[in-house]
Amino acid sequence: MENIVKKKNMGRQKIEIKKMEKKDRLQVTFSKRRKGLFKKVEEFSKLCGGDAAVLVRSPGGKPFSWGTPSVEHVINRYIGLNNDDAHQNISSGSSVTTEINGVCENMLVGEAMKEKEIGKKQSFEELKGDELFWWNKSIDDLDLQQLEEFKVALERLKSTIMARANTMLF
Amino acid sequence: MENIVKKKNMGRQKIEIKKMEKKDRLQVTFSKRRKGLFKKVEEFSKLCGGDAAVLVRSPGGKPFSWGTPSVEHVINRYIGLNNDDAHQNISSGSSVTTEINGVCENMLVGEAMKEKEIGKKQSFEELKGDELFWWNKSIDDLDLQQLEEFKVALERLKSTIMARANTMLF
DNA sequence: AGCTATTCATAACT
DNA sequence: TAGTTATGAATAGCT
Repeated sequence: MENIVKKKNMGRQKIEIKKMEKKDRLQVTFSKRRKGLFKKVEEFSKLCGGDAAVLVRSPGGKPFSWGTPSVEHVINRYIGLNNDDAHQNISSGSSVTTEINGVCENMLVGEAMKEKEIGKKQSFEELKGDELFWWNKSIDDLDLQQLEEFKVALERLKSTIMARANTMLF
Repeated sequence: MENIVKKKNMGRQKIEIKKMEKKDRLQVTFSKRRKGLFKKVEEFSKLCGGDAAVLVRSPGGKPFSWGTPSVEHVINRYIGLNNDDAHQNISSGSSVTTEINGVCENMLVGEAMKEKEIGKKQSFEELKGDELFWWNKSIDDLDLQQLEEFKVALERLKSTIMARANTMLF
């Protein structure tokens, strides 16, 4: 009776945390760890009850992300938009923050529309960065109605910025 | 001889991934998991050699983040700014992307300055969201020179947007 | 794309 | 609040 059992493999091995040299290994590691990382973020957000997002790039430069309620939402909140309680420390003696935020809020009008397109999914995996914010979208795909809305949004953005710029002159 | 050894504790126990009910537990779990999560992202970025960022909020709503080379850099790249290769799939028949990006690139002039202030740190832990982008900063702290630069940046932003808006009229 | 031994993360406890 | 430990979870190397 053979009592020496040959191990099927070596199990997880300790590796040095540095840029992986072997390209094939890199792709596999990226996929595995990305999956684990996104899962960790999701667990984190559920356990701690808050919004959270993670943004990474594949070795090929392809952007991957996950966020709840959405990547954009988390980024917008983080930047300081659409989030009243984020401004509690702003000096009340200046109206800059409010005005500037007004500008930026104009930039967000496309989110609701895009989310409708994407559906209920909160994962934006494999969504190209270009598609994340409306002002990066090509107008080639827009019909006349959408083009008009795009123009109006830009006009509002322009107006707010002009008002701000004029204020700065005094 | 007592051969029954009392365990010092139960070790890690399986928990359900849902919003934690006990507030004291929540704070501890948040701290521990945030540490682990940020470490994972750091390892990920080092192994896979790319930029990466993670944004979360504490139960109290306080923003925490980590990113390399910086949170802003990753967000900017993700949004599609300062990243030429992010636009490889944009139709060459339209100049919208370039122009709109031109606008947004103007918004990034403050990053270098801020990084100088912060120093070599790549971790933006506990940085308020308000401070992440220059247009959210209060002008109260700016001297005349900085105020002038701020005005110029806003003027450039305005001009680019006006040009874009005019283009949309035809 | 799966398996498994092993390392790593962390829930409960101190 | 910080440190310990037993156990759950992630994953490196293999198939």
